Amino acid sequence: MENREVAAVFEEISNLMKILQDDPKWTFKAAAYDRAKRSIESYPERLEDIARDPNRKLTDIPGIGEDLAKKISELIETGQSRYHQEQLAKIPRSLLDLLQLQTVGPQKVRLFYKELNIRSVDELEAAARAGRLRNLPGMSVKSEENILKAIEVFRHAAGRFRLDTAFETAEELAAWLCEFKPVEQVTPAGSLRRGRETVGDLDLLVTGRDHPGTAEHFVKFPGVATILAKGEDKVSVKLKNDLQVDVRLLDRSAYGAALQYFTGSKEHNVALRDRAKRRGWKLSEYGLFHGDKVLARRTEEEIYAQLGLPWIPPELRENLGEIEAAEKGTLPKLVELRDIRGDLQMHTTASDGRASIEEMAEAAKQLGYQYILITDHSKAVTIANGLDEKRAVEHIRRIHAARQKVKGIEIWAGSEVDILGDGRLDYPDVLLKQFDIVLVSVHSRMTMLAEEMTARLLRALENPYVRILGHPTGRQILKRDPFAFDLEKVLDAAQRHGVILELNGSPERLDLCDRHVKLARDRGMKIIISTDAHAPEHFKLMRYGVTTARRGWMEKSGVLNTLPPQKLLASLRPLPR
DNA sequence: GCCGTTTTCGGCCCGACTGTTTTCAGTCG
Repeated sequence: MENREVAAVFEEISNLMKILQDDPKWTFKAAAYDRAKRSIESYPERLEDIARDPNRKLTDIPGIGEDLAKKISELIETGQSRYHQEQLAKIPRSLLDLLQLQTVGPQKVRLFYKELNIRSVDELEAAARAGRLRNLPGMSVKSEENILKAIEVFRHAAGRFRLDTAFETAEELAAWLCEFKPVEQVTPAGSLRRGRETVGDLDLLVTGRDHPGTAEHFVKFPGVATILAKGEDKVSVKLKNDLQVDVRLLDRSAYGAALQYFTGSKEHNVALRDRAKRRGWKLSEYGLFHGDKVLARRTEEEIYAQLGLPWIPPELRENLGEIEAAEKGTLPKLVELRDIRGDLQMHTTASDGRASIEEMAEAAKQLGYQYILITDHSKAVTIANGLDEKRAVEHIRRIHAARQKVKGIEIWAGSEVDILGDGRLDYPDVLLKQFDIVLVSVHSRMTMLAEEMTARLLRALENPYVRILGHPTGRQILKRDPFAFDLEKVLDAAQRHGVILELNGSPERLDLCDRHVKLARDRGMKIIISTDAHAPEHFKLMRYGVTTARRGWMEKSGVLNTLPPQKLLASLRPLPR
């Protein structure tokens, strides 16, 4: 059992406790489960490995005591926790879905269940529409409206998965499939290959010598919940996390055609088929044909070439001008992961990170990075243990000291300074000037009116020490919409002041999004791509940031953290003298 | 349920915001 599966069980237990409130100490127990969940989720080693090692103890993991260690062992051995199942049996399972709704927490869920016997999102929606919620204590017409809005957001998100979930699941499945010897090649296609921020289902293309055997092997994958279809060329399953996976068993000779077809997008493929048709040909998942004659099908390159086009990177295949660009020979040469030379947003134990400055620096160095920018939170973000002025000064000193300990990488002192409600910054200029690079971002009051938010951002950008605007829209994928503001005006101001926009590569944000990256690119603006790492293993999330930049047509020259350190510093907004 | 120690129990992150209040409860991060 993977760490995140254990974490998911603990999270559910915590939620169940908050709803049930059976135990007099439920708040603290639930908090303990929450802590354990977070701890496990980001724990760098596999719990299974620790459990198996006689010299190690699960209780050495922070937040795990005797009891939770036992529950983890039970989960690893049996795949279940009796305690979890007992709690789960006390309420309808669909009640937990309500927690996904914004403005609805465990207390409200409890209230709706106890008072109105509401057991699911559907029932809650019906009750809200019938005006039955407004009479409950603490509820009104307004809160009823908010719940309907939240349900709309929820339905929109349902059935889609974050890019990292899809990516990691695909990796696990590919590894599983490759354990079956006759399998030769496994390639994820679909929106995952195109790098979309969310993925509806996984398409895996498999070549090999024994299709029926491969199908048999595949459905034995431990994560499979139900088998939806099992035919000669295609197997569909639903995984326990609800993700649907379609495995297509292919003939090697037509692999390129299938890869092209199943990568999509639909719009891109329609345009390509149209192009083939105008030449009197036919393009399908089986190849490019002139009558019965095969023109191309072995590789994607051959198919595109036959259609008079260079190969088009999957990230661009949305029929948003890439075919025209390919035709004219003006396709961008997209930025690549290996171009990245440093990471410019990360947190340490000083605020809410899990590793020290030195540990982060060492890990970055291992990746071949030439520089990092340490950006712990400022004091307004109390929950993240943001640094007040005194601690910030001390922290800068520690960062300078770290340079003596970890050589061979530039360690820059920065901060993720909060943009306060009125657009002022959380630190005074006299402190800001002591940082090498100041990054600013919004973490509070995200529901203000667009006009107010725009003014807030514009005011923040005016501060001469501000050089990077972090996660500019504040969105969280499948969770929270971008806050309302006038993007054009903010881009104008950033461009005027020389403030660089961050593409936050954390897969829960990807902010700027692909469309906004394109917008910035088309205006000739540069970006930086960061991971917002809270632990060394988060550096690998850079791949999602780069993918999103590629979807925004970004070239290496548009991404400043592809530059060597001195050139990067010279490209940022000049500091006041 | 964890943790630390004033060592086997008592305290547990906490401030901002929203929407409901008329002094507060619930949610969020």
